[in-house]
Amino acid sequence: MNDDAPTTATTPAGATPPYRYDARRANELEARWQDFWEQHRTFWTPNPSGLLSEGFERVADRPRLYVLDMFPYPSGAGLHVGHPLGYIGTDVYARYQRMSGHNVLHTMGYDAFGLPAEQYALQTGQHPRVTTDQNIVNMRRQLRALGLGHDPRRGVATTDVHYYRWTQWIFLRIFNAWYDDAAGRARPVDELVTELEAGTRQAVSDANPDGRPWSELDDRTRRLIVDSYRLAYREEAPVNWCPALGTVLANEEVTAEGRSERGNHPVFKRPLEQWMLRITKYADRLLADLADIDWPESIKVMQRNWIGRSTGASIRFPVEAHPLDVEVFTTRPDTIFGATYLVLAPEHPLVDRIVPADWPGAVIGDELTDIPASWRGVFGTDVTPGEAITRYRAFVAQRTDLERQAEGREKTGVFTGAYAENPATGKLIPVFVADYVLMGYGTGAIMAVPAEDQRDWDFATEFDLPIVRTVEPPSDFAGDAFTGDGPAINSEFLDGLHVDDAKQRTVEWLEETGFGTGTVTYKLRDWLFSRQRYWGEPFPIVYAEDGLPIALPDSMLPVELPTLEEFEPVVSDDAADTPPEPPLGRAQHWVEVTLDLGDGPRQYRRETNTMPQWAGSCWYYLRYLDPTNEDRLVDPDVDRYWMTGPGGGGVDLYVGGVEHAVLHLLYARFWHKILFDLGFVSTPEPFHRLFNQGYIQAPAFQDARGMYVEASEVVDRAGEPMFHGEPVTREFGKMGKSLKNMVMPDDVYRDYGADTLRLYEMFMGPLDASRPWSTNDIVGVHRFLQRLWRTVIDEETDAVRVGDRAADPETRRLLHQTIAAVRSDMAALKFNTAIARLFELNNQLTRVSADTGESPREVVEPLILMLAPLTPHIAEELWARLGHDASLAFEPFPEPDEAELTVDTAEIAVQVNGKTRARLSVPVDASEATVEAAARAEPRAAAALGDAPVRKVIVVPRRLVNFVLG
RNA sequence: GCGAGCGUGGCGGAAUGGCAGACGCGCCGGGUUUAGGUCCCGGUGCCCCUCGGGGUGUGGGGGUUCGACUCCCCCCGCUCGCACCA
Repeated sequence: MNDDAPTTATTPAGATPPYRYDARRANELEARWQDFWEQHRTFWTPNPSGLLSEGFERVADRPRLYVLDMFPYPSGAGLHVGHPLGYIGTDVYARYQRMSGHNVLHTMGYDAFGLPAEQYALQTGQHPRVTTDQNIVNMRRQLRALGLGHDPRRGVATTDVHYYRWTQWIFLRIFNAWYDDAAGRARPVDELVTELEAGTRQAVSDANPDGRPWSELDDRTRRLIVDSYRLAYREEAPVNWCPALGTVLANEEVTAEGRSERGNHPVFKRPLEQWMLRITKYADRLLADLADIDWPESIKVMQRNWIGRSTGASIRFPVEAHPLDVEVFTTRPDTIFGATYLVLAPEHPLVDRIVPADWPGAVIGDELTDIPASWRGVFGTDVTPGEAITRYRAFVAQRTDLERQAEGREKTGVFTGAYAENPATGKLIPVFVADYVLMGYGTGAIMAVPAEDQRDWDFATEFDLPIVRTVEPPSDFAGDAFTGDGPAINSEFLDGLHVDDAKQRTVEWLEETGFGTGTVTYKLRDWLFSRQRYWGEPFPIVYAEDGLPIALPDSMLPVELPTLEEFEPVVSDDAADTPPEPPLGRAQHWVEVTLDLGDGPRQYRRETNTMPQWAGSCWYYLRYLDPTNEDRLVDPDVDRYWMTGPGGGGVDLYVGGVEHAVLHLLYARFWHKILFDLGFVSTPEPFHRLFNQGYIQAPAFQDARGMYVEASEVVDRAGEPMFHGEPVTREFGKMGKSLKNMVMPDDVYRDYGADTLRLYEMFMGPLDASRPWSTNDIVGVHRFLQRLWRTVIDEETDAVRVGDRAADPETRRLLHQTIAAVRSDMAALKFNTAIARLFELNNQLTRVSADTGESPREVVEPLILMLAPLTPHIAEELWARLGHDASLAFEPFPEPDEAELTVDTAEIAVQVNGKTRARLSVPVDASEATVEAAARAEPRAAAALGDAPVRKVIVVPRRLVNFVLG
């Protein structure tokens, strides 16, 4: 021990003490400890069995914990300081739990397929394989420099052949599965075929319109029937075509403005044959199982809204003079007596079948008159109904979603010339086409009830259609459509019933009369799963001459992505009829292939689409569990060990950004449920607890033209931000390339070290809140680490200045209070308040060591251990300097001494009418009467009380006394 | 428009219905230093003050309560999500 007075300044003025903790020292010791952890395999986490099970016996009796981050895209720009916020948070939590006796799984992989990686490769003119590998190397370096305690053996990249082999394997399971509605789960297609062959299941399919028995069907029809059941299927449907990206996109990847989530390019609806995954079969389970998982309510709401379950009825309206019905979906079957017209979506297939050659008269109310001119549309008065519809469709097709919104939702439409019968009233009502009805929802047709729906009201007003109220509005109701509850009117057998009862009665009536049934409908659409891009997983699918898809056997996996020199997508600036053309189509030698699929070598043509970005991220958390398993996706024992847990199981803590609420998080749940149904995983949900970290924001600056300028080059001149001599305006926004406001971690490492960066990011505020980056504030936490260093090490001599002299009672009590508070804060991911407590404890040690010349070991060692999850490098270094020769990664986290936590006196507040007038120290076990008497006797309290009568006294033990005056 | 969340010092932020502003930045003062910086100590919501203290204060208004940043209602503002979903 160094017994010299530590505060003696031997350093000459103008020089920094030689052994101060500064950036240079931090960089040196951080690199050294990162090497140590790597060499000692400190964070290798053993599995209970299999190739990664070495050392499991040492942790077999510990509870296990799976902590997961949403893995990053290895983008070319590298990480900025906003990216690692969540990674640091999970690392602190994982290290804390490891020290608290858990066997913790924590690792990091790379989501390296997909558009961003390919776009970056295009920009740099290099092959995506090259840029992706470079970017992964760079990102590994940046993450390693943060000192994250990851098991390096498990960090898979989705672009590894050994990884995407299993992505393809899962696709084959999906392709070879169907959803058994009766059982409520997916089953292998083989079982479906068995049932069809045995006749225990009828072949219900568009491919078999007459319902002929299986035995009478030819092979092709049988295959079409089976294909129509598969969870992965090809279908021609209007899809989101983005010419600028050269590919189609899933609904989830298109913004409300009708533009691509990536790059903000225009997106057009085009009918194309594409791969779809039947996620709609899982709509109810995806909805219901949200109840069992511990996720932020906002994310659950977003998923619920996206799934969009509505209950109501489908109702058939017979078309006059045709053997046809228009089937509509409504959530308000009770309003059927007020349905005064029907509307079909412009693309509705029935439109062409019901349009007459000439305009009929108009039936309005009970009268027959000439139809109003507006019914013929605004495309000429001298057109037939067919022409009016054609022109209207052309008008709709060239309107973008943006234009539709800009026009204030003014209702447009055209009368089809056809009438249908309202089955409730028996009256004929006109059938319109209008684009306020969407083909993609419900049946693409509605019964319009203007009195109870504002959109229908607007349309009816525009086109002079009758409005019949069927719900009595309150007498003071002044609006148009009334959507609230009230007694039914003008509705015969429903009159007097309130909405819920009337709905139920109507559904009963519909089912009795055969005009309809109660139904449920969803906004969720099937998942468009193919992309016309190069950088993705190839489908394990080939085609023979008949054009029907054939699944490759597992033995032919992986289907490797061929190396293409010309991998650019075919892109275009407009929606002109450039068909999507997958780049893989250019790999002739790869596409045309001779295979023996059991009936001898034959020629096949490979599927040339690739899977979307999201495929690899749907299951990476499973591969982390068993990354080297060549025989299985994940060994069942290993899966059960890591995934079994509270509330149905799943990853114990999953941290990531909110932007994946309805993309990755919905898709991954869907895949996981298929794997669960088919028996490959043990839990119905993948992620038990989800936590959304906030974003790091930073000032961004715009010049006079509104262009963002490089924030790092903006200088402050007399409080005004200036860029190259020009004034600029400041705002705060999410850190990133587009706002030109990135702060790079490498710069922070250089100026302060990684521990300072970690500590700062955890100290800025709650992990789930967004907060602005402030380079000025970093010095606060850096100074703390310097003070901590000084608590242990003499800056002048580099000697340890920790002694075995007992701590004073006050310091010891503070230690144990700190331990208790830090433990609960760490467990609750409230790192900012835990850090504040550690600051206070170290500030106390600063005072103690100034007085006594040394720091008490009984306090210093627990302090270092408590800091270890937050700032592991400096903690390891100081721990070693204190004479320990093993890493502290597995040291038990300090436990509070309960005896030190119990206090015998408490400072209480004395209030008069709720206002604090005095403070008072009383024994904690004092009776209420004693406390009250002491409070009355306190001079300032007595003065405040005066002679006024006390009406009531409230005594809260250990907290306060409140006198309520009369 | 609908849904969710959030409004606390100059700034980031603390507060199981019980002493508002912990901790950090910044700022003010003092010590160390030739000086600046570093480091150490003290102060710092706002307004008064006879320096003892007093008043006031968590977006605004109301309510519940002995007591409200916290719970309830209305309004204002900001953020996010959805948006003609029948």
